[in-house]
Amino acid sequence: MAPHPKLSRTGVIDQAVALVELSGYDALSVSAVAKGLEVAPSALYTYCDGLDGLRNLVATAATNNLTAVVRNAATGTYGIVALNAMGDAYRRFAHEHPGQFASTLRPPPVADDDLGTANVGLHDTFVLVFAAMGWSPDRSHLAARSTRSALHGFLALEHATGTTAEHDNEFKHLVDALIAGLHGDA
Amino acid sequence: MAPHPKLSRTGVIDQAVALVELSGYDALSVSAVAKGLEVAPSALYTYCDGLDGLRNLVATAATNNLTAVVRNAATGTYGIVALNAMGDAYRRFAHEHPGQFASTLRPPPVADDDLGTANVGLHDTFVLVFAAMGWSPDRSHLAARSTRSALHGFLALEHATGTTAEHDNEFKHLVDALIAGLHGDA
DNA sequence: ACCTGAACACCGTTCAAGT
DNA sequence: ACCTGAACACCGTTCAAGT
Repeated sequence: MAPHPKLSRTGVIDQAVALVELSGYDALSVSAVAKGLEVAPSALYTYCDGLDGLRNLVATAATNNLTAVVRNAATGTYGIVALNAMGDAYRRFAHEHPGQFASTLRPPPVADDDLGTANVGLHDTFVLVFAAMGWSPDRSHLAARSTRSALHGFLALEHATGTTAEHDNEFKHLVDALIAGLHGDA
Repeated sequence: MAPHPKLSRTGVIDQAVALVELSGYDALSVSAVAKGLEVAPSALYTYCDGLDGLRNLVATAATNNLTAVVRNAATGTYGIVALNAMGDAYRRFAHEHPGQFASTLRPPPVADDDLGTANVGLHDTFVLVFAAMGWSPDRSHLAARSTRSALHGFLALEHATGTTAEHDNEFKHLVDALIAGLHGDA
């Protein structure tokens, strides 16, 4: 009777992300997602490869969401202004979506291609800004990797130790130092 | 008959770290540690507060181990040489002890004081280097936090995406840019 | 094709019972 | 005091059975 199946891949993803958003990354489980969708846990195995598959789906979605936010923050700007805006957007995403943030850079034993593609997408978002400054592809790549690393590390530290709003000075210091350092290296 | 109990706090810690060292952070469980110690899982509850307590113990031990390695790498040197040595030691620790590295900055819902103290110890190790350059306490603190953040972020990215040895250039670029940037900001 | 439900081998945690 | 073992409520995963 039903014109299409009860479940769908996107439905599973949405529910998984919503769960992580509400209850944190550690709450992600096959059972909890199934309960949210009002199906038996085993029903999910048609749409993802178990718990690891679920984690890949969430990590991929979260990385893509982060990329969108960071990219959007930079549109219409360039150079140092763009980098500061992207840094702020990155940090805001980590604060507002701690579950999604925690899902990134925590891949299952075998990460799928979609997650790899998502990471490339985020990386390229930074590369574009440096390339727009006239930097070589190689230098842009190095700068992009350094920037993502520094931003992620600061936010991971902030996330792990709890607090958020009191570290505005520290964050600004890191971003300023990084930008200055990237400019200086020839 | 037994002069002292079958278990001990340090014995539990050692077994937990050994497990993480051998099988990765995700293999850490009450059952696995108990099996390694040849006791019933419930016996561990005398020495730690369940799985979360186990995670705190491992994170604390790993952070202290990391601190020792980083501090040791810097002894006898100072300034840029010290910072490069500490960065290399940090990265080597992450590569050689991925399980321990993964345990850091991934605290249970309620982290205990020992883990906080361990994090302060690592932070202070960096602070000392900057203070030895004649930098103010405030500037040393900011520089230390930026440095730990950047190092951790790079290694988290490296750890998540798998490979290691091929990123020597990227790592050097980050450390160089960071050091240059930290020097430039007044 | 898609989902249910039983089955299995695991978890973490509590607690009465033993020594 | 310290550990065992039973008990409980959960997991993830597989698979036969239904529709």
